[in-house]
Amino acid sequence: MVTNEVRVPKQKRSIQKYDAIVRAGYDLFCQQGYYKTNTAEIAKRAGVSVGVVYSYFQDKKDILIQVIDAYLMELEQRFSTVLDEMTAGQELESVIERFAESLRASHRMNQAAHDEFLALALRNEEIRKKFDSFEDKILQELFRELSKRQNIAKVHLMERLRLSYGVIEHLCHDTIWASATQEEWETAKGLSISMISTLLLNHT
Amino acid sequence: MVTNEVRVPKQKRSIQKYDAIVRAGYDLFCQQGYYKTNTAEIAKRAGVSVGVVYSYFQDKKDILIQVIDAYLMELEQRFSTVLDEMTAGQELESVIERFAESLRASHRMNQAAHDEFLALALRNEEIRKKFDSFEDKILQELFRELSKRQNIAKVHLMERLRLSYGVIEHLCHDTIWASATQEEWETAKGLSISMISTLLLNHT
Amino acid sequence: MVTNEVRVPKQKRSIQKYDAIVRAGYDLFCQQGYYKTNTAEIAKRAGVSVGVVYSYFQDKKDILIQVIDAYLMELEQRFSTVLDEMTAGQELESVIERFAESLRASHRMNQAAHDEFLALALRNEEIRKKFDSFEDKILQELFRELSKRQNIAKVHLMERLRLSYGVIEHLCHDTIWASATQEEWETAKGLSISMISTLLLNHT
Amino acid sequence: MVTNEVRVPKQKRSIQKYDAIVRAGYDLFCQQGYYKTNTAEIAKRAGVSVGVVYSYFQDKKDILIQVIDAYLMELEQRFSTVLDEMTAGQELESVIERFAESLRASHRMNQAAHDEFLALALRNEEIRKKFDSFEDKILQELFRELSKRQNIAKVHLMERLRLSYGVIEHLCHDTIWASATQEEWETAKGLSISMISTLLLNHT
DNA sequence: AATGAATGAGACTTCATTCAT
DNA sequence: CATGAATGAAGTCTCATTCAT
Repeated sequence: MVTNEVRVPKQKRSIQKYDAIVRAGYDLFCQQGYYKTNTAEIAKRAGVSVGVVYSYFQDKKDILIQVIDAYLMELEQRFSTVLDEMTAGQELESVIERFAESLRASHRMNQAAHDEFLALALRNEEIRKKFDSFEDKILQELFRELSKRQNIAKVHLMERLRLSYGVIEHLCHDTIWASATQEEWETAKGLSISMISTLLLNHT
Repeated sequence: MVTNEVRVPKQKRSIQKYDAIVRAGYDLFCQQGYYKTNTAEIAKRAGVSVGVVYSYFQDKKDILIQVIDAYLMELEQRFSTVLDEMTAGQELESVIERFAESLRASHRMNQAAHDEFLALALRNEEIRKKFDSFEDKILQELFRELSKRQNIAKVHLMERLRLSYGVIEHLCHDTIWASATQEEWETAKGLSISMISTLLLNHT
Repeated sequence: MVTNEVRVPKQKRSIQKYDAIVRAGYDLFCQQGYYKTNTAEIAKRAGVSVGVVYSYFQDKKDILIQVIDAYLMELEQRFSTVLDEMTAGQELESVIERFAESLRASHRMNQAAHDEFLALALRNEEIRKKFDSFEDKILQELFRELSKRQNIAKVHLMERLRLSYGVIEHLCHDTIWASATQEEWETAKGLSISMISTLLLNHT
Repeated sequence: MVTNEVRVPKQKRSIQKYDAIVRAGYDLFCQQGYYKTNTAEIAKRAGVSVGVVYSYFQDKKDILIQVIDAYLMELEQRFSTVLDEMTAGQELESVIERFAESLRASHRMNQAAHDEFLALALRNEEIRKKFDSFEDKILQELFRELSKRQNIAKVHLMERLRLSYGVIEHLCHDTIWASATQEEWETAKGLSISMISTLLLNHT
């Protein structure tokens, strides 16, 4: 039985190629979708031959998986930055706003990716798990951070966070989608933030 | 350019076939996705020959368009029912709950469809427009209905509604995606409803 | 999951195509071997498009299997004819000779096929079984026929037949392989026949 | 035409590598067949780089040729041993038996090789010649040895030997093939030996 | 001399679409 | 009008061979 050996890039030049392929895959999947992108295109755009692609990746789906990994890693980094900047005394509203702006910036670049990958997640356990565990991770970090604060509603906090995350996601998704004006964005953002504040704050 | 004549079904038997094809397409696209479904399969499931498929539909994408139309029409019907049942004096909370339950029922059946179609919408102006105008239609009906009420916040009402719709969508999507328990659903629903209430009600 | 449906040819024209493909496969496998023949060649030689090949056959190996089936069926027919002509009183020597001549005629046409298929049988359970059960069938028929006779050695008759079969096989193979002259063939045949006679006859 | 310089190994380390490659090729061709073995595998198994393989061998087929050479050389050695042990007074039956046992031992290890190579011989003059001259050599040695004896049939002795060789070959091939029991083997062997004795002995 | 990454032709297979019957 | 056999472009993947390092 032939074991499709996949080279693990270690040398600098190898890593460059590997990354170029992931990058090319990412770009093309966003532009045209997964199914309308063929391996030859990816190779060409990455500036390598088809053979090289298949020496680093098992098959086309494997490229997709790696692309999604890279995408989620980047997203995670963005959130981490926001979390790191969160200081103790900071107003909740401003935290939420920072998140919203950060996700919006990310989505602006990656709307296509996000939706395409999400749909693919539907048919693929492996991809779905990646998305799920990504959301969990983000929410848990937020949970840890916010549960320290006094004015936060502790009952069902995780559920509250999940909903909040959903609101922000939808906010970014929707306003980009509909190519909203700056004013519409501000309005929607303001409403969302106050909605989330109400949800997360302790009203005793 | 040759315009492939596509028959418009008028006779009873023709309509039956047309519908069977759309139905078959819908089922298969949900189960396997658009790209993994081939026209022969659709024809077989619809109980017709491939030739017949191509006499009613321009090409494979055309089937998809019609399938999405049918899907959105069904969805619209569900909402209409809820809107029709909305009486003047009904509590806002209970209206929202009815919507949430209705959408959830719909999503439970159609999660796959919804996500698949949404991703396809990304690459296709025509499909995207259908989704947009569907949401607009629903929101406008709601707007018309709710703006009559006294206790509703009139400022940015449309934006408020859009956000509310987003919250409910996300709620349903998330709880189905994550195959939540009944209890988790109830909690999330309760939180969402109170959040939306706050958003929509006039706090003077 | 897509079930590769393979059309079963029933109509006359379909059967013609099916047969043409098997014939083309047979010819090319003999000329160039299985691995050096590609599906496009087979299609071309059969006068059909590649698609047609894949509508009648699961994959390339499937063509091989059918080719072997056809080959063995033809071989069986040859032997049946000889068996049918075997009359009660016929001398054993002349029976053996008839078999040898028949197998030689067959090998002369099919030497390449025989050897190629035999080697493939080695790596493929399915093909091996076909060859084994073919030999069994032939030997059992012979067994049935010969065990009626009085002058035949009954002890280990099956083993004796198997060896005899081997001798004849090797005889044909060798004389064709080495492109022997008619005289060499006659000599070898004579020796083989007397050897087999000694093996099969009862020496009391 | 560019003649790819192929190094002829002379140094001790070079010879070791050369042999390792032939050995690896032999093993893999036996296990998987020639066409399912690729050069990278051979290199890996031999513990050398692909480049080294191509510095000792013109191409993949060249490896095959050398592997077959090695195989035949080994086979020849086995027979030589048997021939050397053949003393003047030894019974013919026991000589035959020694041969049969020796070939059987060899086949047990090399069935796969033998059949694979034989089939490849079909398409390749060079390989075919190797096999032919191998058989000739063996038979001639036997001829020289046996023609000294008195009780041996001298008429068509070479043809008789060739047939005998065939019987033994088939015996070994068949009983291995069918994974026969020891008892079956003994029976078949006994019958074969007596058949060959009859063929080779002078019955005046 | 040795390495093994890179190349790219070519193999197998699928399937949207057409069209003769 | 209906059928479904036929087409063949296009996609995925492999691997013998080369060559820069």
